Amino acid sequence: MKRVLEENLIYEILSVVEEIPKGSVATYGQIARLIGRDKNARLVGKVLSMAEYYGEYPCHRVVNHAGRLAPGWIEQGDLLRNEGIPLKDETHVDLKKCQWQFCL
DNA sequence: TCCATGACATCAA
DNA sequence: ATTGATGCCATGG
Repeated sequence: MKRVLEENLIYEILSVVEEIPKGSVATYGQIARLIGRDKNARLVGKVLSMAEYYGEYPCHRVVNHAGRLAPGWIEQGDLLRNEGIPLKDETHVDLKKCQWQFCL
């Protein structure tokens, strides 16, 4: 059923989001790639927009490829600073320093 | 099935 | 940095 497929996406996405270490940020494309759907970055965003509805996830650690935070969500900047992530602007993080790296 | 939308990604100016 | 165009794909009407 359609419903099941939808929940699968949500489950995979949220699983990855939950794995983002504190002090790091990930991009939508990055997450999409991790769940095997590198073309579905938009879906990631859609799910995260409802992430609070599904549970408590560090959705504030997810930004777009330019490091820009979610439009219309000003608090995200404060949350990130609270995590110790340096912000370039009120709406941008420093991906150079804080992007989530699995391999090092 | 077609059309519009979206917390996106890439590339070209 | 900003704008425009293109791709990509699930979702909803």
